[in-house]
Amino acid sequence: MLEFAILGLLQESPMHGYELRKELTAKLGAIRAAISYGSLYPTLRRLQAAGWITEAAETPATAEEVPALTSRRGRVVYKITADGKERFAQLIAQAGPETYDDTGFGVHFAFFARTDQATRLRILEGRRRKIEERREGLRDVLGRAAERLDAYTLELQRHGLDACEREVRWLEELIANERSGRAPTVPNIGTAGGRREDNSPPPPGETRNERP
Amino acid sequence: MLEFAILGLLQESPMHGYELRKELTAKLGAIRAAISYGSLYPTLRRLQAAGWITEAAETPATAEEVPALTSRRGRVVYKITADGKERFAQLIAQAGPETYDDTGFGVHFAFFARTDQATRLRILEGRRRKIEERREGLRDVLGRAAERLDAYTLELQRHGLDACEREVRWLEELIANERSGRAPTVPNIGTAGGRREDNSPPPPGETRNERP
DNA sequence: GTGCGATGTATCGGTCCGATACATCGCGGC
DNA sequence: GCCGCGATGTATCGGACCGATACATCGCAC
Repeated sequence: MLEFAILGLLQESPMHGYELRKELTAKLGAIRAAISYGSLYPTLRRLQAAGWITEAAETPATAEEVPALTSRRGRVVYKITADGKERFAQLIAQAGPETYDDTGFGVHFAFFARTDQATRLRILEGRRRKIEERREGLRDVLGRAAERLDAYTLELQRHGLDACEREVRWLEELIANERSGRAPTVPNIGTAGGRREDNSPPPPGETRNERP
Repeated sequence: MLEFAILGLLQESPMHGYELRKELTAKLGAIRAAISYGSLYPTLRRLQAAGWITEAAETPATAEEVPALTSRRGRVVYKITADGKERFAQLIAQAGPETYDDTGFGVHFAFFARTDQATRLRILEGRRRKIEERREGLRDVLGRAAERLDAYTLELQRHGLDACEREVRWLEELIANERSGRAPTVPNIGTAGGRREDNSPPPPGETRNERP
C-alpha cells in the first residue's frame, strides 16, 4: 500500500521524505491518520533498491544564494524512474481482492485520476460487494444474535451497519457516474514525460438528491 | 488490542481458539474484518506465558458418551485467571490516547458493559476530540488546498468529512445519554465469581430524531 | 544568546496480517 | 460402503506497518 502511494505521489513531483509524508497525510487524511516514519523510510530504501525510485541531487532551485557554505546536510530528494512508473501501472492493473479492504481501497481511490476507467469501475464494484457482505454480516448479528449481545455492542453494530449502508449508496453513485461518464481522465504522459502536468479528472458524484 | 479483546471475551466463558475468533468477529464485526490466526495463536501463548489465561481441561460436558475412544486430539480450551481479570481491569483504567484511534476505540467500546461509567465517558470524549481534529484537518484540506487536488481525492475527503461529522453526532448522543444515565452497568462479579452471568447494561442512544 | 518549535533523517521492537500447511469430523452423493 | 468436501480446529512464517525514540539543523522570538 505504502509502495503504491509513494510511487503515485512521486509521479506528481520529486520529494524528500518529510514532504512525502505531509503530502501523503493530506491526500489520505480521510483514510488513515499519518504514515509513520518507521514504515516510510524503510519503504523508500526498498523502492530504491528495486530501482523504482532514485535519489535526485538537491536542486539549488532558482538563483537562490544558499550554496556550499553549510555543506548541505540532509534532505534526500527522491524521484520516480521509468521502471517505477511501469511498476505503478502494474500495481493498478493487478487491483485484486486485497484492494477492497478499507485502506487498500482508499489509497487506490486517491489515485483514481491516474487509473483507467475500466479499472476504476472494477475497483468500485469490488469494494461495493465487499461492503455489502459486511453489511449482511452485521444484519445477521443484529437479527439472529441480538439477545446474546449487550446494548453497547449492539449500538456499535448499528452504527457500523449505518456506515455500510451509507458507503454502498456512495459507491452506487460513483459507479453510476463512472458508467455514464464520458470519462476523459488519465493525464498519463508517456514514460519519459515532463513533470508537474495539470490533472484534469472527471467530475465524480455531484448529485445531491435528498430521496433515493 | 487483541490482548484486551481476548481477556474481555474469556470473561464471559472459556473458549478455544476457533470459537474465540468467531466470537471476536461477531463482536467486532463493525470494526474490523476478522482476526487472523497469525496473531490470535501467538497472542494466546503470550497471555498464557504471562499467566493471564490457562488451558482448561476439555470438559466432557453432560453425560455424552464420547469418551476416550478416539483419544481426543486438538481443542485447547482457555480460561481467564484471576490475574487475567486484574490485567483486564488495569487495561481499562489505563485507557489513554491510543484508545482513541479507530480500532482501539471500537474494541474498548465493545466492552463498555464491563467498563465503569467514568471511564466510558472519558473514552467517549477522547474519541470525540480525536474525530473533531480529523474533521478540522479535512476541512482545512477541502478549503485551503482544494485546487491542488484532483476531483477524486476531493470526493474521498468529502466522504471522510461526512463520516466524521456523523460520528461526532453519534458520540454526542452517547455522551449525553451517558451523563444523564442512571447507568447501572458493570456486572463485574468478584474475582472468583461464577461463569455465564447475564449482562444487563444501560440503554445507549435510542433517540431517533430526524432534525438535530 | 538561548531556548523552542518546525524541519529533517533514521532505527528498533512489537503487533498484526495473509498465505499456507495439516489433521479430523460429519454428511450427502454415487 | 466409501469418497470427497466443507466446517472445524491448531499452528507457523515472512512481511507490512506502527509508536517510541534518537539526534541534528534552522529560524525566530524573547
